[in-house]
Amino acid sequence: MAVDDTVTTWQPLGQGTLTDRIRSEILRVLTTRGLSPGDRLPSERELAASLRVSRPSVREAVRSLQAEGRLVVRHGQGVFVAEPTAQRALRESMTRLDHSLSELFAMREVLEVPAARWAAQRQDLPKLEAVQRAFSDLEEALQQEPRDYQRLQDLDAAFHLRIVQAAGNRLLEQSQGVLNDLLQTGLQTTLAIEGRAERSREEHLRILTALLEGDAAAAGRAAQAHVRNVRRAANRRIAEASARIDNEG
Amino acid sequence: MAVDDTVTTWQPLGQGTLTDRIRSEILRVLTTRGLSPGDRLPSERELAASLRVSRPSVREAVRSLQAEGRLVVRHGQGVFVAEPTAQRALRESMTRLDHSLSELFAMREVLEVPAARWAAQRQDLPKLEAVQRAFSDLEEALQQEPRDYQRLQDLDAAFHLRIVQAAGNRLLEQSQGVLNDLLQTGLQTTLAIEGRAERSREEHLRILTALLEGDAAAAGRAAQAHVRNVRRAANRRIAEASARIDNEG
DNA sequence: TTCTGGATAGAGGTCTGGCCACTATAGTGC
DNA sequence: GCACTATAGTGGCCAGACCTCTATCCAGAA
Repeated sequence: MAVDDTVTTWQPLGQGTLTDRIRSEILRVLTTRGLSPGDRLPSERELAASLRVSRPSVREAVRSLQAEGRLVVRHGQGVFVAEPTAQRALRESMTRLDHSLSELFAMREVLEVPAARWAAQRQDLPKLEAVQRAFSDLEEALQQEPRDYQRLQDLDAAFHLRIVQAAGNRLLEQSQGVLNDLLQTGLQTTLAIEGRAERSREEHLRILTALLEGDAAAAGRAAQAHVRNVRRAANRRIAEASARIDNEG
Repeated sequence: MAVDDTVTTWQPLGQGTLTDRIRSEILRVLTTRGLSPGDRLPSERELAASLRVSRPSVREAVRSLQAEGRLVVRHGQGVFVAEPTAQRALRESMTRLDHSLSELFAMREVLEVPAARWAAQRQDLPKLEAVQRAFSDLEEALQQEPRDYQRLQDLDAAFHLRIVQAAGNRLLEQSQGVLNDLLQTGLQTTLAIEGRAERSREEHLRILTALLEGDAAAAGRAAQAHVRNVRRAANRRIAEASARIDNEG
């Protein structure tokens, strides 16, 4: 017999189902030929003919891209490249639909309060120094004008992540990581609210101090207070936004 | 001309394309019948027949739900309810590393104590009845001889899962689900330990009573005590096992 | 000229019915 | 007891047909 003729040896065509390959081919053309939002794609029949596949397969691929907000299909007209804003709105509505804000913040409290307590107890000095560095970075970024709120949000998340890392429970750390992602994608930063950044700094400092002093109870209390304040700020921001919409409408 | 015949005036029929209507029908069934991740849907042919539509239309609807991450399609097996993205991310990051027992149980305490408190506060009666049913199932299985410890472990996990479901935080529920799986795969049940099953039953009863009475503090305390007792039992079991190995080796 | 209405071309929407490929499982044979 | 082999049920893919919708053009009416 011949040598090992496993799949890995030669796989000329892309892998996966045909529909998936059509998907990526459409995406490739989209990026390669630099089609912009609003541009029309070839008709389903043309696509099927030029890709040498059946129309149902093309339709399934288009459907899935439509569900992701990358394409828009208009009956009687054709298939078009979607507006990126529509794509973003779709993603946000999906993530926000899945987890309401109150659930996210409740979860944050569940994770961060014990994390602070344990971090204070363990006194893992290298990890605590990392927390301190994260605090310094945040403070430094806070004093720069104009403020880069995207960067501030990242640094804020990093500060809290350092704390769970100092808590020494990898499960807790992973959970916090996922939660951070959800919060970042589904929520604008609250640090842009007037005066919030300064108060947030004080609350962070209080947590940090308790950690360094090894006062577990105080660390837990400070973390809890911080989460609740951020939640309040987020709620206020949302209330203001909806009020603005009411006025403008 | 007639009066203002805008689109908003009358639109009696179900709106949207057929595929879109199939989509929402599938989603409706998903939520209404409370299907959980991993559950199988009827086959494409069955769905098409019962909805009185063609299979291609069903396939397109399924494709789009798949693209949104709500369904998973497996060739030769069927269509299944997907895990929420957050849960999937958690599982992927958590199953990578092996975790020490203490981490697992610490995490369990972090999740289950607030879950019990919230469940007692919310008083979501249907969900609390589900907790009670889970308790009854567990009790019933406990009285059968010989004991089926695999089944007991499943029912035990189900009991705790019902509690987080009654707590009304989906993120908490998803985290607990992942944690349950980790515990089940990585740890033999402690219920086989002499007398442990009976004591576990008492602890469960104490949690259940507090839930039904709406006593959040007591529910939290009972949950905490239970987790700590299970942890102790697990540690003892491991100590005995290693001692036996020492003797035999 | 301006407007209306019908005809038309080409797009997506849907269906029928068939065949192939994959997966699990119940038997079958060793 | 174990490996192997049907087999049934699943999704994957196809061809070809017909329907509905949209935009456009153009002839005829106002």
